Amino acid sequence: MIGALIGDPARANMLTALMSGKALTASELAAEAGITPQTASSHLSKLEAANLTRQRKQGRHRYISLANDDVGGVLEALMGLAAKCGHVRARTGPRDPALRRARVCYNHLAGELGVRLHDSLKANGFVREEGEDIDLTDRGAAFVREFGIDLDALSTLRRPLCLSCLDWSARRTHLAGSLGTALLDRIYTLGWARREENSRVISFNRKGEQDFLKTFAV
Amino acid sequence: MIGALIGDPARANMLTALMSGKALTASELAAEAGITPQTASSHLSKLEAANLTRQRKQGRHRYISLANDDVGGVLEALMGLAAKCGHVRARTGPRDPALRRARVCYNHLAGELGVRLHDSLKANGFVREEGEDIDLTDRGAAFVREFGIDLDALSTLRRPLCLSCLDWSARRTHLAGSLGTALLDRIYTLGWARREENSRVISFNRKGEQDFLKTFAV
DNA sequence: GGAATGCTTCGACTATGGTCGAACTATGAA
DNA sequence: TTCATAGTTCGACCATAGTCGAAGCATTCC
Repeated sequence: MIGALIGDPARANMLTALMSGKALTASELAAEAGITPQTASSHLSKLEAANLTRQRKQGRHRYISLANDDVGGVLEALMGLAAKCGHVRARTGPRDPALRRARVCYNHLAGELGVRLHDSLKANGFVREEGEDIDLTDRGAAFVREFGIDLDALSTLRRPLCLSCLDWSARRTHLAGSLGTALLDRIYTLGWARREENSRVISFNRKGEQDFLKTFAV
Repeated sequence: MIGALIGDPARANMLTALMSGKALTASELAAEAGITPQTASSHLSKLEAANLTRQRKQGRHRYISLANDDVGGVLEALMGLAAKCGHVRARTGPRDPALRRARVCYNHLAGELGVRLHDSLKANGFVREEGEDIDLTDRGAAFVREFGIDLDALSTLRRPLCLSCLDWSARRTHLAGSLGTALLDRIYTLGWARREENSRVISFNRKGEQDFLKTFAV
């Protein structure tokens, strides 16, 4: 059963670290989980055997990342449930408010600003939401092209364009999928925000946040 | 961490069984998980402490259900990820079809027709249900008086007028309390049905069932 | 009243699996 | 070559917690 894999504290810590979307080495993950490399090695074999993670060997390094978006989504949902039930992991630091404001959820924007983006797209009729499915409208397609995204390139990917993802802190839906990733990349490119080192926090600078709020008005 | 709770095979089996949406007893869950009742009892305390499940004591039974939709959603996601086809065998209630159709529950009507009565009262705005509480509305009071029940006499009893009771076979709420008893008595008096000897079965005659279904329409 | 059922608590047993030390392989650098 | 780093495998240890038998409590049935 897959739950048992996620259940172990050490593995949970590693998976949480991988939620940043970055590929981490086995040693880094060991440090993150507070265990020795040999123990981590054992855990990583199991995670990989269950197809929760994927590895890429490069030289003498072994880079680990989550196997796919689904895994990230399930982990996010689990964290949300844990947060709601009051079983939040210890480790609540000063980063917490920033995390709530804007963070990376595997590869797309989450937190208050992530919800804001989703709501804005919906309010303006750029996406149509039906249950758990999200579809980009014609007007929405025009909008994202205008925003500077190569929509045709995204369409050729096998990955779904729009996916809904449940937010951990706000308990609201936000946008995942290849479009979600592309939007976040574009936000970096525009210089509105940057990733904090060793953290899931996304820091918007003053001007970037103003532009963001103006572009994605509700 | 919540993942550890879901991780254990026994608990996973129980939660899977509860995914049907029905409330199950502690013993049923023990059987479902293939463990003894005392082990199940221990697991259930933990699940409840973590707010994953909710219990409702009724008589000597303890009905367990998932705490909320979020829990179900996460479990669903996990199972989808595990690509595990959930063969959730729902073992529903009594084998005797007659018992399932209509029977006495202490002193009021239960079974499919009991659920029907409850649903009808609710659909017509005769009762208002809030959580586990049920209240008779003004229109409902008029209705039961019209049906031939001395409501004022019931009001003088110390016993609660309306109580919700969880159905044994259908696992749905139905009406208990002094009003539930009075309604069943009235059904006897009208000659719609009678108690079978040495059984909890209530036999409606053909005309009686027709009248019942017409009176308590949904 | 007594019998039967549903469930819990207690205590003891046991097995799974997480953990680390030590030794080993593999890649890269000097 | 020699050394250093990254990671693995092996073996042993041991704590956690899942398990059940026995006994007890609570409720309903007859």
